[in-house]
Amino acid sequence: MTREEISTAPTASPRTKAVKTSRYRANSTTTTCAAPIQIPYTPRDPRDGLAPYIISPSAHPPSIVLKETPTSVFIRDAFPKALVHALLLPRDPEKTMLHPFEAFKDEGFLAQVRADAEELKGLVARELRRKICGRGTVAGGGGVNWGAEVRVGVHAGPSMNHLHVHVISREGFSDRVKKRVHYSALLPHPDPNSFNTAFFVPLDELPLRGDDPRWEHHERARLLKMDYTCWRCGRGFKNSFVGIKQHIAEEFVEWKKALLEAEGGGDRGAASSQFDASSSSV
Amino acid sequence: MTREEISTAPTASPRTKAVKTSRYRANSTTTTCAAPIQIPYTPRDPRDGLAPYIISPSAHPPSIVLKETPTSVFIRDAFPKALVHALLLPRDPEKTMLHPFEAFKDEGFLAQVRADAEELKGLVARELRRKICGRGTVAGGGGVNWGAEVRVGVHAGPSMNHLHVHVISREGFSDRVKKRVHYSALLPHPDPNSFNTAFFVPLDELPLRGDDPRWEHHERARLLKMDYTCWRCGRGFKNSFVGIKQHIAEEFVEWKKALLEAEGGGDRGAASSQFDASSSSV
DNA sequence: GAATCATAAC
DNA sequence: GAATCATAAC
Repeated sequence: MTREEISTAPTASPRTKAVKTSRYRANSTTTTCAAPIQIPYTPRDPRDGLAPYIISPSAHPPSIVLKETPTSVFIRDAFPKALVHALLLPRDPEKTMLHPFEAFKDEGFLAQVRADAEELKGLVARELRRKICGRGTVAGGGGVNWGAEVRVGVHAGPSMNHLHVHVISREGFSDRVKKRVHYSALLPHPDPNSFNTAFFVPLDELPLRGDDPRWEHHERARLLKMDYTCWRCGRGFKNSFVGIKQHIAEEFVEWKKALLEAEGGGDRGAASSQFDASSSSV
Repeated sequence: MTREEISTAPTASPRTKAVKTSRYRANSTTTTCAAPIQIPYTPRDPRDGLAPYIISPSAHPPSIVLKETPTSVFIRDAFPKALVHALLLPRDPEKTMLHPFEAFKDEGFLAQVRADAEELKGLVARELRRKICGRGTVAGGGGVNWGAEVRVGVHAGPSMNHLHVHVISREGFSDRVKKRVHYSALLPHPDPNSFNTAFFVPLDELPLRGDDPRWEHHERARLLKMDYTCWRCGRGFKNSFVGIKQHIAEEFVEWKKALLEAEGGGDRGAASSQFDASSSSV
């Protein structure tokens, strides 16, 4: 959120752009040796925390790096903001330091990332199904389109320096959701007057139109401060973080239940928990 | 935690003490009419939030006020710091504004509160069993001493003005546990060198000896800043709130499982939740 | 970005 | 006491 405003002017060639952008920091340690991938990266800077996965995916355990493709690295988000939350990291060193709105002006690049994102979306959808229905084979199951429960997109104002695409289950239930921006950045803002006005920008809505207000820092800041609304029922919670958080927990239970029933299977009552029961006698 | 240090000097008679103590505030609205119970109470002061339950228990729904006895009111804690968390509010107007260490110098009063606390402990233990084992009758159940999972005591430095005793399940798992003092105030500090050095003081350890360091504000402040340790396994977490919080969540699962098994019954797999599964494939 | 700590205003 | 907001230091 503290990243500087990016220019909306047409960019120079990607290679020169990477060093001209405000996102290229003076103290970055661009290596000049023949390393496989050269990207700006300051090891101690937490905003550069995604770089190691791009530079050397194989240095990380498979529990974190889910897969490498020729063009992308798939990882788990270290602080998942939903039941399943993965990131797609494009490997292209010409793109990795660009703001997503800039990077995805390149329609060829966008098409490639979309293809990779489809693959990651499949993995995330499968994991989501497993978490909700359990590992067992579901006799007569398959009634749910699990991909429809997964959102794919970028933040209008990313806080991590390297280009990444979120692939995340849409319920937003996680104990890592601790403050306003965590909801604001991931949940859509139902707004009858303006369809696209959300901080989370689906990959399908890119490239962003030149006149989209989200090019402006001011509009992005505004989106992060809007009243909370529930992604599922649209109910509003004004400025109450505790209120929306409690409600999201309740919707989580209902959402799981509905999916489990719709799937037509499930094992061992995986989604039930007595702890969630609302009534009690003491 | 911001309450002033209380005097350790012998108190005057209880009736005069109530107005001499530093806890009696100048703007309190002690009623002078023939109201059933007269206690200092400023309606808008959040630290006086327990007073309404003492003054008029019947004005509150049974979901909040669990029971009245001639000497106490039992309520649910509005911000439970564990699976089950109730409060015992002594009704005696001569005691309600005293610090618990002062109030429980009176051994007759202490004996009465202990008797009431035993009753509330039974209710809490029953509710705990229900939450972990479910509502159904448990064939062959009864292997667990549920009362042993419930702690009864006071805070060395209460933040609410009216005398109250916590009756709380000991696992400390709740989404209302959000900061250091929430753990520090409720979890014991396993300390091989000093048995009683905890901010939570069991009713069984009262009256406090005159030389107990917890009479001093300095010692109470120290207890709230000690490193985190797990109530169940004793593992230490230094100053990491997130670390202890995550661990407590894991111990919660194990604790439930162990109790459910020990009870020798349980229904509908009440304590299981696929969401708690540790491994995953994406 | 996470996490600890401090601070109004209730 | 809860809750929102702001702020270092990583």
